[in-house]
Amino acid sequence: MSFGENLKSELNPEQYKAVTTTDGAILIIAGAGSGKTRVITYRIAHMLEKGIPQSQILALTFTNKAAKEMSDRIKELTGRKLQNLTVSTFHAFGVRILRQDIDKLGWRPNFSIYDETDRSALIKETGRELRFTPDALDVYAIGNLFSDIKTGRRNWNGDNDAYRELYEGYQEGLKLYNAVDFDDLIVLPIRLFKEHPEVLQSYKDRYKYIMVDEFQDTSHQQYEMMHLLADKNVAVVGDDDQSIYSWRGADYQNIVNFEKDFPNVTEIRLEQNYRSTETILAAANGVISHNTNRKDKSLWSGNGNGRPIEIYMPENEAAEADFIAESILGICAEEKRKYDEFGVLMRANTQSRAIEESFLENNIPYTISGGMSFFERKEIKDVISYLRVIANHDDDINLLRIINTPRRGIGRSTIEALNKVAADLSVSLWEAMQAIISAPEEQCPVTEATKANIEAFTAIIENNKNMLSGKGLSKKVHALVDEINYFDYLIAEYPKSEKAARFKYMNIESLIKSMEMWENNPEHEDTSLYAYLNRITLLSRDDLDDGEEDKGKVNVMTVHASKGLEFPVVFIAGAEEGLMPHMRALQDGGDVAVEEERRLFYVAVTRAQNRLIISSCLHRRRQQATVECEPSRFLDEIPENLVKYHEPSKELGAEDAHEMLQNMLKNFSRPRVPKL
DNA sequence: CGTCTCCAGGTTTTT
DNA sequence: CCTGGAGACG
Repeated sequence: MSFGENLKSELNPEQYKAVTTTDGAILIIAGAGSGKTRVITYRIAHMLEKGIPQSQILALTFTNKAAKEMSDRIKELTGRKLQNLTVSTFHAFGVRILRQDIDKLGWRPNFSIYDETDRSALIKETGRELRFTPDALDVYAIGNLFSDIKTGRRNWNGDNDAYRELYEGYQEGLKLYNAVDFDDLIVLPIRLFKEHPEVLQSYKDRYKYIMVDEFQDTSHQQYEMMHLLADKNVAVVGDDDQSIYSWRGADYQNIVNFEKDFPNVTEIRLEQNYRSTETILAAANGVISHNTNRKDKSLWSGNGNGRPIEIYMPENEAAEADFIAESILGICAEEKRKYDEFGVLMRANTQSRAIEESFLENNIPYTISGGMSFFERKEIKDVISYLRVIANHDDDINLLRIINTPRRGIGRSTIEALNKVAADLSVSLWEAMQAIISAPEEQCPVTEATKANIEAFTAIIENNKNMLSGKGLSKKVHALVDEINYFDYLIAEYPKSEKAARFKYMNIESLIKSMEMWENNPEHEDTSLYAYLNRITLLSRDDLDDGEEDKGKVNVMTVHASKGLEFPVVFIAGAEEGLMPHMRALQDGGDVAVEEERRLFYVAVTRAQNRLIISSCLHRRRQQATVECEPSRFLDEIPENLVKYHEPSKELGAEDAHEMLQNMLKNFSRPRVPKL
């Protein structure tokens, strides 16, 4: 049976219209659980069946996970190989554009992509050169400021003007090191399109059908990128009630812009919810109706009432965690459910600690997304830094990370000398090293011994340039790790714990293993070092742990990470004032911020299919002190008749605490093997 | 001049 | 636990 024979019977009338309206500008308002993914994938499959070439279709998403899921499902539906269909995240699409034409903007195509850690390092580095006093440098806040400036969310004014010079230095640094930051991946393609209309035209000639998922989370830049590319056939799918990324520049007002910018927009609303019980949906509607300034919609479901929403008020976060663990065990037995049918949602990653403790104690398998990701681990970053420098010698930030790791006698003063040469000649550190190596002895600013150390380092990089071409990347990386004796370095670094050193070495082996799997995957045609580096910088936390490994495990995650997912049973932990809504958000956001926090709570509630269990602690440890907590204001917004309160149960004895902690530490930060 | 040791602090959400 | 910085030591 081929796709499309029975479209009408497989879809409701609105869905059918959304799938079959392929021409013109279309705005699809898709409420939570209304079968959005189904509509998008059917829509593309339908276009392909109609004979539209794959190459003319561009689908933009926010996460790699969403992109992958989308193409997998289209493949399944159509039974075709997808060779020319572009399903990509905005950022990955930006990278593709830049690799092609960034030379027109003055970068070279082997540019590095800087993540937040690299950005902070560059800010610190630039600040040092410009002699900013260290305590005036809150690199975290300044990084955010720079991001806001670059994307037009903030302007220079009396308050932040002091950082203007630093910003310019930062930008010069990026260019000198042949690097771009995350914002550049959107901002630079726009610049390219505007300054070089012929480049834009080539993309417009190719892509005739554009689709954007999670449209409520587009930033102004992303919108502009889409607007520049889009001719007339453009479909955007979103839900203003689920806009939860405004702190990253998302603005659901883009929905309004869309209606203005594209004439004759066809608006389609998907309001039938296939996911949740009436009770859960009524609770969600009750909460979200407190927001002003939203597109009015009425979600309905034909799924029956189901159980009331359960609210429990445990003494503290340990009791909360035990309650969740025990409830899971109980429900598993009672309703014959498997562990992977549960989702435990929280506002902040720090909440996971208590929950993990209790799950370990109760032998409940779980996967956790969030916290430190695999690629943020020091040992992984070290290896990757080598690869980046091999790919782009001028990448000073990554070069500085590894120049003396493992120790090779290049310390502070040598680096200072290198910096001086680099500044005098206006070149990167790599060039400065070349200059020093070839300088005659009497003009050399460093001793012969130091010079030898520098040469030893550059030799490693030169010797591994064979990674840039040919096959067998993972083998070559393995050889590099051996060459630099990284394992010995780890042993020396962690003298107290050989176990820690071994653990870290195992992480590196996992990295190499995943690299091997990646290069052996026949779907990946380009297995060059460049392709690999592209791939991993844009991976996000939740792209890592998918697949078989997580089968049969309880899903613990932040509410942000849960968007787009659903679980038969959902726990929301920490529904307290100060956490949900979060006090940081309240401090610097006012009413607008409360509305976003409310949407976040709405997202959490609408993840649940059958049962929703919410807990709100009476006390919670915050940093060193235990503070008293009040239930979240959002709980009061759930219609009372839908709710059942639990009696508080007795607190668990404290004598197990020690053992619990030991258990936890033993299993703390297990390696998560990335799947590429 | 580089390395080792001791101490402080840990950021809401993340492409 | 884990990282980065300051200051002492070889």
